[in-house]
Amino acid sequence: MDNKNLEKNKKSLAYNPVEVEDRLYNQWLKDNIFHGREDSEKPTYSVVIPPPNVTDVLHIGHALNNTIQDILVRKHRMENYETEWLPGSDHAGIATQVIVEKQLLTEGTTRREMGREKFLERTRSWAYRNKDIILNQLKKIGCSCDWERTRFTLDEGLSNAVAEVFKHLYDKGWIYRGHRIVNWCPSCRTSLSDDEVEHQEFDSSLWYIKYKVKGSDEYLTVATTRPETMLGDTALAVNPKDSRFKKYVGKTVILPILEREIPVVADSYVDPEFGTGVVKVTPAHDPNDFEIGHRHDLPEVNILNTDGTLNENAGKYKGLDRYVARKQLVEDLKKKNLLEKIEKYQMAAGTCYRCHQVIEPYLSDQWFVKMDELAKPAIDAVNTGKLRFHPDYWSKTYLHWLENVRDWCISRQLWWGHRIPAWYAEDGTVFVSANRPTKEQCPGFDPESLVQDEDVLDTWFSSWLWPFSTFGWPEKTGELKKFYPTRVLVTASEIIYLWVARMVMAGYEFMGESPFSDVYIHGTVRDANGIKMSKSLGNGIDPLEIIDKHGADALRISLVLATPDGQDPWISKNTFEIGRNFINKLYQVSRFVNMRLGESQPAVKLVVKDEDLVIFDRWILSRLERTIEAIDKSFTDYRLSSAAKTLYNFVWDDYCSWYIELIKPDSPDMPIRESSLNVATYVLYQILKLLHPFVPFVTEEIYLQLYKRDENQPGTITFGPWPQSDRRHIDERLEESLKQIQDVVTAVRSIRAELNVPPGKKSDLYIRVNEPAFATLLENHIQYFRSLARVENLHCSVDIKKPPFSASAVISGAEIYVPLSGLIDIELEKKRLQKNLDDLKVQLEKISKKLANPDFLANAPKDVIERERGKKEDFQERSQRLNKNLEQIMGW
RNA sequence: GGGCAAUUAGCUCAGCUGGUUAGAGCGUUCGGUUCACAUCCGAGAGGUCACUGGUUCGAGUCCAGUAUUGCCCA
Repeated sequence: MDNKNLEKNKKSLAYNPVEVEDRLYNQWLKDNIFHGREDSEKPTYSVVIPPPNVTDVLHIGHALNNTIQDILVRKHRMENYETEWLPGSDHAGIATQVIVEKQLLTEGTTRREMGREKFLERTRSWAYRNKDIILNQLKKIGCSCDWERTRFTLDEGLSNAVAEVFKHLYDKGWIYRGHRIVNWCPSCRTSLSDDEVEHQEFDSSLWYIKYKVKGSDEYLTVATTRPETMLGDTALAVNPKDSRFKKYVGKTVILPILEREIPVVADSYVDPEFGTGVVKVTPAHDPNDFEIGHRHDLPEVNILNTDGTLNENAGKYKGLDRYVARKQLVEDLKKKNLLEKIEKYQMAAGTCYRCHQVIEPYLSDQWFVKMDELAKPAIDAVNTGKLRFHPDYWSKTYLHWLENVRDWCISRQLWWGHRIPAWYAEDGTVFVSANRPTKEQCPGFDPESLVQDEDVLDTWFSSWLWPFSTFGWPEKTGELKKFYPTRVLVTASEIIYLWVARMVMAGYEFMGESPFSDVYIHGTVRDANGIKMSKSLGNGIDPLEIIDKHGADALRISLVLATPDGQDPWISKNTFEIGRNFINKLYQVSRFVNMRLGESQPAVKLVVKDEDLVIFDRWILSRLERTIEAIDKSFTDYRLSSAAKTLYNFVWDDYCSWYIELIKPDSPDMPIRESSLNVATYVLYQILKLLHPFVPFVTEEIYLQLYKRDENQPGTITFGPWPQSDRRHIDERLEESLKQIQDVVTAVRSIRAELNVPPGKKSDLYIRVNEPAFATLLENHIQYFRSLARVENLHCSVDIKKPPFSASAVISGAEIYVPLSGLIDIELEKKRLQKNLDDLKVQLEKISKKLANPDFLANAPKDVIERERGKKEDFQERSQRLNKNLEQIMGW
């Protein structure tokens, strides 16, 4: 960069969002414009936020998710809907408890030492301190949430809803207590639902262990991926059809090390192809073995403690961690010659979605929700089109899960959460009630003797009620009536099962209809190398840092522009320059319009008479209408990225690069004609409104600076009205005329640039046109595009001759000559023309071939054939002229 | 193993109902003190639309298969 640029940069006029954004957001809060009124007569548009965890800090994924919601919400607010965007957060049972327990560990204590009440108090104060942090961060990105209705999943009302739902489903027989194999996380020391388990591949081994057949010298060899579980074996099993092992069925084998006698059973579950064809059966530590155990009435031997160490059933391995025990056990087997071999093996194991430790199948008493009946209306909703996914293909994922849904384990061995509303009498009788049952509720028992279940409910058991519990259900409140069902749920694909599907089930069961009609699934943010951003990898980008640097508007529009519809965006720090540049561009053009406006009023309505409009005015209006239509369609299809791109191009190309340049007079001292100034300010106003949902701050700021000059204008752009497309302004022929002018300008610029004409030097322009009308068009408007093409004098007619030593270009319907005596570099011009000619020849060849095909002429629609013929003529004419120009040059 | 998606310029992506001279942004090359903007302006280079077949007068677009990548489920 040279000194001049440095100097200029210092006094840069660039838009500075930092000052603007906080000021405007505070004003919006002060004016309370985001509050949805339940007594409003206006139609409703409501959205509930996917509640972020109290353990979260704002990351780019939140920024994208909430930007999308804000865009939809703000757009509908401008369309005069009574808009409610309900914010809040979620208590995140496991995650929060893990964090607090870690803190306790560093303080040398544990939750059990502390006791339930004290632990909960501690966790509550930590969670409450944190829960507002992320919501405040959402304010930084401009979210127009109704903060008066902020909810937390552990709020009293939401907790009542949870208890009510539990009781309802229990009474219906859809919640039950079962002795089952569950996914156990030894690190979090709780059960997990199937959907909270992530499957991962590990390099592991397959251990071949020999079991001696009782009363013989024979051995049966078993291949296993988890040798330590043999301590809980209660049988071996073979496939009944497997002839190799028929004779062993019914015999007894000796369990190595523990020397326990266990039977050999036949079960068709066993795959003769896997391993040796003999499997060990550990009913307490494998879901399939559990089933086999039931079929053969086998005992269940639990060898694990809740923390993943081995218990007294493990004999001498008692107290060892499962992996330490594995190592020792394998050594012991080796010593006793009971280990046949070890093979390398790729093993898939479940891991905890919170702490990523390998989970253990574990036999315990848990609460479950029966899912099949709940799933039915949720399946129906999609099949009948009452619930739509965007993009639509996600409905397949949703349906596939629901159609194969399994019962949901909802109890968690945690303290932080909604305590299970179940009370046990000494004889095992269960009473379901939020509070200690009254005498009437437990006839024959002393209420004081009842003991409440120690466990809490899965966090999702409260969040699946979110769309209605937040509005006061089970009370029949006015807000519930006004704002349920919500319109759209915006989320990423990861929680379609965990959350979306379950919300739909709950919606139908408790409210009788789907909680939303549309589900908008957006991509998951990845880094510049396509890797998912995550805290543990450290490849994340802090949205607040981006906001500090470029502003929230830049963050928002960049994210939307970079997120392909339905795909994962790849984001790096420079991604945000796109938005920063765009917002600056918008700000600069507004500044220009503002300056040129002087003391006049900007137009908020189109008041100019049609006959006062020049061609460019009518052109930008036509382009505006097309833009509005395209954007409306994009919104209907939930294609926000497309909508943003349409606006980006309209503002930058049509409005700034062409329209504003075309209406600029020759000199800065001359005023812009009044009609154009009116159109320019009117179009800018429409631009601000169309852009407002995407970039609320800068649009509001420009609005206040420019349009609020009129005291009758509302104090904010927030309430629109949203621009309506008006087809009357669309004029195709006009757009074509403009295209011709643009072609001329571009061709002249191209000649000048490629032939190295000094930019400051103006030149004359000769144009030979095919149609006189084209000449008239150009002559009438030369004053507007003179400076764009650096034209001194224009000579234009059907019979212009090429001046000597001029460069030429051929466009549709015209031939352009720029006399350059003394300046022209013949070799360069030759090369240029030759390239143009070559390009054209390729096209001509393609189209000639097409038109020579009788099948094409016989089958293609008439208008297509006509169009192709026209093109061919054009190509032909242009290549002939290029040829002629080229020949001429050769003569120079 | 099953399902879902993707594959278009060096990179990230548009291209919707089959007929476009296949586009944009970034990057790159050349030029620029043009009265809003160097976070800018102008011009250029850059593509066998993953591959193989098929349907069709015509395929980046529709169908089938293959390969590669990603995600989800088991």
